[in-house]
Amino acid sequence: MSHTLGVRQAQKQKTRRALLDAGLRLLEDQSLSSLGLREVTRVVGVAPAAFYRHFRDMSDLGVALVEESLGSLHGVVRVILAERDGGEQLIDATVEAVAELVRGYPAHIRFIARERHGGVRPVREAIAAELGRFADEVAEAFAPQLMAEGWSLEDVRMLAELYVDHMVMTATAFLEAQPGEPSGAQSGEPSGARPGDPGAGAQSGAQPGDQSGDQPEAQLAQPGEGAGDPEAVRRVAATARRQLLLISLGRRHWRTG
Amino acid sequence: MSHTLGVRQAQKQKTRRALLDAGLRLLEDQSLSSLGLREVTRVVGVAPAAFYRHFRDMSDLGVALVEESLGSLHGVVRVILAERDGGEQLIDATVEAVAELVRGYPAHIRFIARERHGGVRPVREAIAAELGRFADEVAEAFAPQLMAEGWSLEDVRMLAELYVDHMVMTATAFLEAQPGEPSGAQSGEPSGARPGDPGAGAQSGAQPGDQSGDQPEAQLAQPGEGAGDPEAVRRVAATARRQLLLISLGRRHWRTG
DNA sequence: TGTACATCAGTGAACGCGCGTTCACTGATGTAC
DNA sequence: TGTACATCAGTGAACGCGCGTTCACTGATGTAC
Repeated sequence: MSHTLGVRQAQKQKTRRALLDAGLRLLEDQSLSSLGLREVTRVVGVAPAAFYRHFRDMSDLGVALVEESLGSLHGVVRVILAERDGGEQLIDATVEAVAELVRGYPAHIRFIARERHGGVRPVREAIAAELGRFADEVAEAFAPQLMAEGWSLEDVRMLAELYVDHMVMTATAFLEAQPGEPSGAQSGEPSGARPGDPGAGAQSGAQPGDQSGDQPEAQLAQPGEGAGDPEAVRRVAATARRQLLLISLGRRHWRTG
Repeated sequence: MSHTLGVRQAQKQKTRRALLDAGLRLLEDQSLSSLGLREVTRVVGVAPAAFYRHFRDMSDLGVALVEESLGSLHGVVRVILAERDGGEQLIDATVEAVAELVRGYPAHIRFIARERHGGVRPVREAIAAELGRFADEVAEAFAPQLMAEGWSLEDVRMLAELYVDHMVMTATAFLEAQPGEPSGAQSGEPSGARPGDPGAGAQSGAQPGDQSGDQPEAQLAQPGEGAGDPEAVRRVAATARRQLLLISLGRRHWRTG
């Protein structure tokens, strides 16, 4: 079953990864519609024509980056939502998960924020589709409890969208709190890591137990390491928490109050 | 005092306007970082070099568009907030104002949504500054009542930011509900209209009195006119209203329970 | 009002440059026998 | 295991093209007298 890829296939995948990583890196300072094919291949160190062995054009690469950035978030959502009720614990876990995601994969998150309303339609549509599926999952998780309380399906969906939009807002606020380049651009290790790699984004920092990952993991209060202005980061987290608290207050009084 | 501009100055202003309008139009389908100087001057019908008489580069033009798109929103906010209490009337007025803004100036709103996290730093910063000032105004309007109820200044600001972010979200949702080109690109009249022109965006449709504008105005339930999918627009409005209702429920129970 | 000179918005030609795409190719990897 | 052929990821040269920027210029507008 688990046969190794042929040498040829493996080499091809490696080049593809290198193209995606180079693209993602270059997209930290510009948007997709101004990113050049030659720019990407130059960083990777292959001939421009090699690009076409992997992607039809830059927007094709962009769509692949969307899937990579958001496609693996679904499991993460389930983990966060399933194991908690709707109280402050959920809020803390959510904000912490977003913070960790931004800390671990700033380039991916920046890419999504930038291209969500960017100039490349297929990428915009791919992001909208992923976020829509994301909202579906949140709605599905909330539905049992809320509908028992008399909520309509429409209202559940409305609340789910509010949560998702708020999470995206919070993520971009975190991004702005920790500026672009930490210190020396990007070096070797992290360029291969991607959202959905085991353990990333699902932990909530101070939680006991379930430290199941087998690779080193960014810790919460780790200063230096390009964390931007740590005070600003804390302020963003505090604001996000209180906003979620206010929303969940509204939620509790929606039909009853 | 009100001396007419010299013929030369007037002509220069006209070209500048044409450059801004052409830029805005071209930015409906692409982002600023991929918009070319020659592209803009070609649409206007002047030599490429003429561009430099008005802007240092494209990001300079972008910053001018930001000011034009958002700089005049402040008065609008004051009008909406000042004359209503915090109830459903305010919510309806807010959603209607956003809808009207998007209907009247889709290109401006799209530009802001696209470049808010776009690849051109000066433009990003200009947008952030304007939205920050916007949040200041909202906070200022809310402060008296809320602080009398025991809110901290920080919490007032937190709520103001939530409202502003939600308005931006709502605006982009409206945009997505009414697709790009209405019918025949843009024709003569509307290209000169800009947010903040008298009467635009401040009225709330069914409100009596205060019809103070002196030029024709986009009406609420005016079908056709490139309104995209009217059903989708209504759905966006309904969702936005219920989300604001939920937020204002949370607001009412913030300190009291 | 008329004249002489200054200003400056817009011109048009020129420049060097990097772009996306094409193409026949090379040579390592894969496969059939 | 060895041989002959097929596949195909990556090469490197070439192409035509539109880009941003520069420059000396033109001619209408503005100003001083």
